Parts: sequence; C-alpha cells; structure tokens
Amino acid sequence: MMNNEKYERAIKKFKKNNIRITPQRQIILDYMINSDQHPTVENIYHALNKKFSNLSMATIYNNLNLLKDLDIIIEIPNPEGGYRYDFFETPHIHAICDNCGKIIDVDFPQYQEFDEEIKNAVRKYNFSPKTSHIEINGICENCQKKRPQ
Amino acid sequence: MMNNEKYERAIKKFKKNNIRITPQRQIILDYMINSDQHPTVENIYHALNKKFSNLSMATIYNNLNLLKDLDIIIEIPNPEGGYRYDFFETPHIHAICDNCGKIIDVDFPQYQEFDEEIKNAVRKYNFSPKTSHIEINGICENCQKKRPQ
DNA sequence: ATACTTGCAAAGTTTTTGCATTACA
DNA sequence: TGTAATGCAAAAACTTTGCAAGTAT
Repeated sequence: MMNNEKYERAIKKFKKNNIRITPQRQIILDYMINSDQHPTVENIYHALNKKFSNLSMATIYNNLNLLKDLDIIIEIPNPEGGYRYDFFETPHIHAICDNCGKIIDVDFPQYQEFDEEIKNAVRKYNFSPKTSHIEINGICENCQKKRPQ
Repeated sequence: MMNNEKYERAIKKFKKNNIRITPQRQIILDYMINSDQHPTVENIYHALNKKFSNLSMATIYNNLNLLKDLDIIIEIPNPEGGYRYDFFETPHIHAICDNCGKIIDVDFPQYQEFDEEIKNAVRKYNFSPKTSHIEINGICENCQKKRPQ
C-alpha cells in the first residue's frame, strides 16, 4: 500500500470521528489516494470489484459521501453526468475540458495565499470556511487540435 | 423586464450563435438574470409554470444546458441532489453551507486579478481557459448558531 | 418554407433506502 | 456484545431522448 502518510492521516480522521475501519473503506480510500484519474463511482466500482468481489455500489456511494464530509476528497461535476472524485489533501486547480470532460490537476503555488484571501472574504458574511476549490472550464490541448477554434 | 443590459448581452450571444429566441428561452433567461436564489430545475419549473403553463421540464433542462454552454450561467452541485444554477456575468465566490446547502454570493473585488493568475497557470498545460469558478464549503451563520461547533 | 424548438411521455441514469446479515471495536 | 456498516434489490430522483406538432426566421 503506497502513500502511507496520506493513508495514515486519513485513518486518523476516521478514528477521531469514531468511524469504523472496514476493508471496504480501506480499499476505497487507498484507491482514491493512488488515483489521479478523478474517477466516477462507476470507475471505482469496476476497478475494485475485480479484486474485491462483494463490494456494492451502495457502499461506494456511502463511503464517498463519508470521505467528502471528512474533507478527504472533493466532488467535481462531470460534464457527462454524475460526479467525479478527487483526493484533495494538496489543494490544486481543476481545469475541466468542456469538450471531452477531461480534468487536469493544475499545480498552483499561490494556492495557499489565495485560500487565505478567499476565507477572509467569506468570513465577512459570518460564514465559517473549510475547503476551497477552484475550477476553470475551457478546452484541453487535444480538443483544440481536433476542432481548431 | 428588469436588467435590460444583461438581457440584451445574452440575446446578442444567441443571435451570434444562430440560436432562436423563443418565449421559453426569454422567460428562463429573464428568470435567471433576476434570481439570486441559485435555483434548481425544479425551482425554475415551479416559478415559471404559474404564469406560463405549457412549459416543460425538458425545455428547462435543454435551455439551462444551452445557457451553460454559452457561459451565461454556471452549474453548482447541490448537496441535496442535482444542481443549482447561477447567472454569472459578474464573477463572484460561492460559499456553500455543508449543513443546509445554502449558497451565498460573496463579493470579491480581487476576482479579476485571481482570474488572470488562474488562467496563466492553466495555459502552461496548453489548456485554453474560459470561465473560472471559486467555491468554498463550510458552515453558514444560521447553522453555526443551531449546532454550535 | 425550413429547420429549430417545444411538450409529452417513456426510457435511461444516477443515487438513496430498507432491511436482513455481517463484522468492527 | 452492541452497534455501525455492508450487500442486495427495489424505489426514488434526476436527466435525456424520440417524435409529432408548433413556430421563429
């Protein structure tokens, strides 16, 4: 199991919140940590069901919602319907292609600085901020080539 | 009909793209321009169906997708299921309450500056940017009072 | 006149729920 | 052991589609 530090930090959050550590949870968490593909529920199901039959869609839905509530993953609208999910310990920008739906993780060193300003802005509305998320839509490299303009 | 300038700019986009101006489109566009409630499809249907019977869900879905493609509105995931929509001519931050789902439009004078930096960051990936969108999750004022902590 | 748009209802997807069973702590 | 989590299948919710009729240009 790779990325032990990320994994351990997440498990610590489970324990802190009295959430049981089941094999299903572990395998879903592990998959999310090690995927950079922004998988859908369907993707996760097919990937994990191979090795771990007896894993139901319902459990994946439950656990993705759980991980979302614990701020371990975030949810991104999928242009093709439903959502895609991303392990989000290190904040980054998501560039989403309007044409093919591809999501690119964009490195953004200024994120922390931005995050501070965003949080200050919402505090003026007496809103207590947690996770910020920046998305930008447009056209990816491949799709620009395919249909120029 | 209020907000004629916003309305006219949108209509101009329709004409530019050879999209017909139907009464349904006009009334949906007008509703989006004048709503600050981030309505769901359901909300729009109920609001408009009163005065304009013979307006179908399908038409609302079609036209919201159209307005989204034209970058007139944006789609925001709704914690309670489905999406909520927002007229998005003047960019702003969305603060989304994890508890009650309320969405607050947060004024953010630095937006333009941020937008520039975000766009520059994604261009390094040969991504051609269009609309950026900043969301922040957390707990709204009311919900903080209800369940302190 | 022509082709785009609409309304309707049906089909297709996606997500949640209820409940009996299992298994973590 | 007690209670939370799971799997399954059914139900609910959400979104798209096909087609005949209507209408903007």
